[in-house]
Amino acid sequence: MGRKPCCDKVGLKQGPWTADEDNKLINFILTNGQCCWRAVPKLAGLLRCGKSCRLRWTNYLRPDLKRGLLSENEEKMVIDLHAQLGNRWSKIASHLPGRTDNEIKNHWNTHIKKKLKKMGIDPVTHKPLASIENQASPPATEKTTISEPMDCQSNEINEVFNETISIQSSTITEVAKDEQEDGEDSKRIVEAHQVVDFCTDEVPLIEPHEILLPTKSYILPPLSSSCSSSPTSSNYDISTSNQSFVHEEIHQHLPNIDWCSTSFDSTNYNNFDAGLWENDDEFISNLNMLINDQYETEISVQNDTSTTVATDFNQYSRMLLNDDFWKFEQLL
DNA sequence: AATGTAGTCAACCGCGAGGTT
DNA sequence: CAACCTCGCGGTTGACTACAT
Repeated sequence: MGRKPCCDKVGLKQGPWTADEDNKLINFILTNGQCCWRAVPKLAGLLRCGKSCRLRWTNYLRPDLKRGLLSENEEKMVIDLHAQLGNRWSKIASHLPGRTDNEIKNHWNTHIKKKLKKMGIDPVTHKPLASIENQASPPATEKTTISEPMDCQSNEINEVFNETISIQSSTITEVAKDEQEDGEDSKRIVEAHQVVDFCTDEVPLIEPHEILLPTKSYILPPLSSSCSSSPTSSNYDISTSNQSFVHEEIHQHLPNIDWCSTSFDSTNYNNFDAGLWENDDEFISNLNMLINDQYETEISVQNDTSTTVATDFNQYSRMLLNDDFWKFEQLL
């Protein structure tokens, strides 16, 4: 990407991570848990700086990550929290379990900003654009008045604004008040939203035995599937595939998981004979096998034809580390 | 079919906070 | 208390893809 390296060390790799690198990092953290990031690349045998490893893990490889687009509720929460917290993405992310600051930031810049503008709301101030234009110099400390929109010349905009703000108003008012009082914004927001607090800097280090892994009840999701937001996912329609292996019981325990499923020919490893691991050794072994090189994977698709898919490392790592892949059952 | 443009998102950089020496 | 180190955050970049012309 044409920039000078973030660290002085020469010979460190930059750019997209390969599946092999992912594998090394995963294996290392599975074995040792998270520790001093500076030491990680050396110990894991990676030619990366610690910063890069941390970023890759926290934004992509972490087992508790959700993938895919933000839901409507999540989006509302982001708008809500942004109105109060501004561009404090990590704070915002801490209220959306499984979402990273980077992901939210990207989503904000690419989706939400536009949506708000389309609705006539300034994404920075969260006020109607029309009224902002009519203000010579909008006051900087307007957060506490968000629940009470300013005079608007356009009733239409006002309506849209009110509609949007009504979602937020009680929370924001309360939060803003609280923040002014004692600065404990996040605490109050959590109370207001009644969500589980999840702040990455408060999460304890993950020990290997605490990492959730799929068990034999589940089959590895396909290279790309309907639950993935990846642009490559359109190749498959898994809706008619065998879904019986998805345990109803687990559905009850984990109702929010958007389960992926597909049918695989498990007669050879080229066809994803994966996900049926008896123990973690087998899992690691499969993981190594899966991301060791480039495979051609034949997957049955809806119309009874077969599509041969060449999977490169990045694609594979995405699939492997897709949300559903991890969050099933704890290995004992 | 070729080219241009816009959108998306993983990854990078610089900086500041907080801890340690 | 200063210097140093490590980590995390927010802004930005650029590769890749999808869509338009």
